[in-house]
Amino acid sequence: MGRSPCCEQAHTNKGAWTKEEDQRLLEYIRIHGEGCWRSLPKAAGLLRCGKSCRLRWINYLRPDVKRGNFTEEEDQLIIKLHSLLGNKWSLIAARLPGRTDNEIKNYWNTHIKRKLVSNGIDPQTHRPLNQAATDANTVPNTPTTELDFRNVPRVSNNKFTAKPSLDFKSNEFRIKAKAESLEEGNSSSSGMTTDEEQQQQQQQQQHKDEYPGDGQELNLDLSIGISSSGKKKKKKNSTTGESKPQLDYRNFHFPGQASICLCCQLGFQTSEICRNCQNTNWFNRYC
DNA sequence: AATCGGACCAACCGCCCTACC
DNA sequence: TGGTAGGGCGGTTGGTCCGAT
Repeated sequence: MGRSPCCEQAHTNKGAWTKEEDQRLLEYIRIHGEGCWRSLPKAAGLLRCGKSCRLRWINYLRPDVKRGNFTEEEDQLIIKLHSLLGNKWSLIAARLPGRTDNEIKNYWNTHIKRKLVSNGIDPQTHRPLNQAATDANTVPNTPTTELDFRNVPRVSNNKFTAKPSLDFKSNEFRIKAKAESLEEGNSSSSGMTTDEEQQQQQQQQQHKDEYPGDGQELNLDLSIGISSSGKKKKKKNSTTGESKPQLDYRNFHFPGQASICLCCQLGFQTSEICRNCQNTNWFNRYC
């Protein structure tokens, strides 16, 4: 059952890395470069699993790893990206130079989550907590399907709507997300009571506090290509056994906006040349 | 000074995807 | 076309630190 271990578990060290191990790994990668993690430990004289070496290198030893506290700007960017991408830590990390997915994940779980909760925001849905609770009670418990829109990362709160659609002809799953200007006074036409209006205004104020850069119109037209490969499997939750739909983010593209990266679209880059656009990861493919 | 509990974070685990044969 | 190795990802665990009592 299952895969065989990636290495001989009986002869590998576990736990914290020693300085000597770090030194060996650094020295080996300095000479031979990254890659072939499975064979690396033996070649480098390390009693470690290849995966462990990779993690150590990526999360700690890599020279471009930025250490230290997160700035307020980084905080806001993480929150924003999480509202768009969900727990896709590697994707979020790709937008924060020098930060690793593990670091961001830890920071989210220990700091930002609590901060959002204290501000009355549901960290998973990015909507006001009371509303998230209401939604949780009203959403029918339908079986999970290949394209379960409930599991698509939500695009922020009630003023930030996501409209998923499936185009079978083009084999594309499209999310149209539009952030309406919070400055527009449009609640009066909704037929809400005064109390509801006040509540919504409070929520909007919370949203402003949470997303200071959200005053402007933001129009995302994200397309996610569905892999045509028959080999693609649905990810199973290890505890519940529930399947989750897999979105192929590498096929994300931004119709009509192909020359701007997501970061720039969101207005987080103020310099003429976005630093992130210089990266070579897939997310910047269209930059 | 000792103990306890919460916060933090490095590291591990299990699963999945993709390239390759 | 199917099997497998290698690499990557998200979730979880466990050790350490530090402040409160």
